[in-house]
Order: sequence, then C-alpha cells, then structure tokens
Amino acid sequence: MSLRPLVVIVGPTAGGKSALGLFLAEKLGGEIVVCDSTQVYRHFDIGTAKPTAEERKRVRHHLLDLCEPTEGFTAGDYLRLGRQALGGVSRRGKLPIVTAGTGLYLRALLEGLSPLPPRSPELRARLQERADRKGSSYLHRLLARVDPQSARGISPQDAPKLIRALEVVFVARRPRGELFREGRPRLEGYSVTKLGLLPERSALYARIEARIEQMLAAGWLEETKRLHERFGDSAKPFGFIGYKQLAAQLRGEISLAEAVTLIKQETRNFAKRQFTWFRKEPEVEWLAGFGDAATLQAEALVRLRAAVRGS
RNA sequence: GGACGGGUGGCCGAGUGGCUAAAGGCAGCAGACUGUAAAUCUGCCGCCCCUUGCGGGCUACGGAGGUUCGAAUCCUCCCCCGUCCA
Repeated sequence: MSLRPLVVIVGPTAGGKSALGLFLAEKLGGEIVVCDSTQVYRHFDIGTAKPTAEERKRVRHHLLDLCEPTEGFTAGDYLRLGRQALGGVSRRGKLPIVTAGTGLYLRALLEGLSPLPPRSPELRARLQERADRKGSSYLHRLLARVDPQSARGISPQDAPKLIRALEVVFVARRPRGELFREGRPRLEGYSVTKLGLLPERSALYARIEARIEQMLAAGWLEETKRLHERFGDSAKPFGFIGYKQLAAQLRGEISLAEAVTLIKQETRNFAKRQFTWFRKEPEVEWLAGFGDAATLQAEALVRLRAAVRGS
C-alpha cells in the first residue's frame, strides 16, 4: 500500500513557520493545515498572527476560524477536524503541510488521544468551585483517593490538570492510566516528514519583540478594543498572551507600556516552552535558523524532495 | 555649603549583630504536560571542588579602615544617588 506524503513544520512563535509553509506549498503543490490553538478563533486576527488574506489567496489554508470566541475548542476537536482536513488535501492530490505551534494539538493529530471522556462542564464547575473554596490541594487529596497513580504525577498546585484527572475518573468510572493503556488512534496512511525550525535563541527573542511592535502598528489595540466590547471579557481568547494584557489595559489596570512589556516577556517564555515541547518530538529534522531565510528554505526543499520521492 | 533619606546577588526588593549565600518577586535556564495548552505546573538559579552530602572551600551586601568571639547589620572617613534648606 502506498503512503501519502505529509509534511509537518514545528517551531517557536515568530520562528517563520508560516513563511516556510507558504514557500514549500508553492514549490511542491501543497496546502497548509494550521495547527495553532489560537488561530481557530474567528475575529482574533492580528494578535494570533493569522495568515493574511493575500497569503490565503496564494495557498489554501485549513483549520483557521473554526469557532466563535465565546465557544470552546479542544484538542479533541482539533484531532477530528485536523484529520478530515488532511484527508481532503490528499484527496485533491495536494501535499498537506502542517504548520504547528501548538504541541498538544500536533500530538493529538499525529498520535491521537486515548478514549477519555470529553469535558463535562457541570462536573468541572463543581470541582473548580471546591478548588476556589478549599484550595487545589483539596483536589489533590481527592484524586489521591480515587486515582492514586494519577495523583502522583500531578502537582497539588496544578488545578487544571487535577480537575481533568478527576473529571476522567468520575465520568469514566475508571482511572486515567487504565484508559491510557487502551492506546491512542495514531494517524495512519501517511508518510510523515517533520522539519523543525531552530533559530538562535536571542535572535528569536529580538524578532518576537519586533513582531509585537508590528502587530501594534497594524492596529492590534483597536482590534482588541472592538472585540472586547463585542464579546466581553470572558471570551476565551482574552486569556491568550497579548489579548490578555491589552484587555487589562482597556480595563485601566495597567498602562499600554506595561502591557507591551508583559506581552514581550510572556511571548518569550512561551517560545521557550515550545522549544521544550518540540525538542522531544520524535524524528524531527532540525534546521538552524528562521523559516523565511532563503538558505533554510532551500535546505528544507532538498530534504523534502528526497523524502517525498522516497515514499 | 547644610539637613535628612538611600546605595543588597542580572534587575526590583526584604533584611538592623550570630539561626544569612542572604526572604520574596522578575528575568534567565532546565523540565512536565492525552480534551481550556499562547493554558497550567515543577526544579535550578554567586563561584569552585568532591567520596553528590542536611559535604568542603572561596567570594559577596558602594569603598577603605575599625569595634566584636562573630557585621549586610555598630563606629570613622571617603565616593555616589534622591529630596529638602541655603
């Protein structure tokens, strides 16, 4: 049986994934499948660095603007829609190119998710309420009783993970570990080539700051203001880096200068976490530099031609 | 010129004689993370050594001296910074 080729580009924010993706898509007849947990939200365009209309005209993009800011979106949703998108691209005879900034979503797409129960809003609300009242260590003690193995692996301070673990045990009536052992539905039928962007750390940090300035110059604050009035503070994307600080500025809690400083700092921290995640991603061919550099693009093309021909 | 206030590890900042390599925060680094993941959490964080241990040595709280068994903490002089009075 023949495997369909699939290209994945991983790398930190502002590392040039989109630029490399566009380049490769145009050279190889590809379409881009975005793997980014923030770009699935409609209307939040500038601060999530969504591909522009012009770029989308050049190359077809998938998995952007999938839901309203007031709705929820999860790794499970991404898994299903992502695989559909991949299938569609391949069926059209095009090369799917996944540009991935969100490690969890990429793992869900490639490795699948074990058959854990989906979110249960009522149960979560109850658990959250208890955490607020008694502290997250209360949840940890609770988890230690119903699923000691999971409790050992989660910090008593980590309320979100404790809540998810408890949710799983209470809904499935089985501990997580048992469900994990049932395996996860990996993506089948593709020959995957993974390219990783590895720009020099301080150069990346400088570029992050420059990009944030560009976003502001492009009207990011105005966009935030408009969306804040329209969707309210509780919309999910106001929890994302950038929109969070700009919203705080709109509420008068911090100055614009403070917001910008914070955005730059937190984006650097985020980029570092992405490095940590992708570093252990298996079988990545790492390329030193930024994705918009001509030499790196040429190198990527060479490697892909070899890989795509080989499949 | 005078009067106060202040100079602490990359930054902010606590500490007024021993329990202090010095709280806490930030930055930085390393890591975890199977359904909110641009989220959430963990560890390290003066230097050197080793038998890697609640181990040893060195350096450190503007500078130089001094008091003391012992000083970031007290005294003297000096150098900077801030505010106020001339």
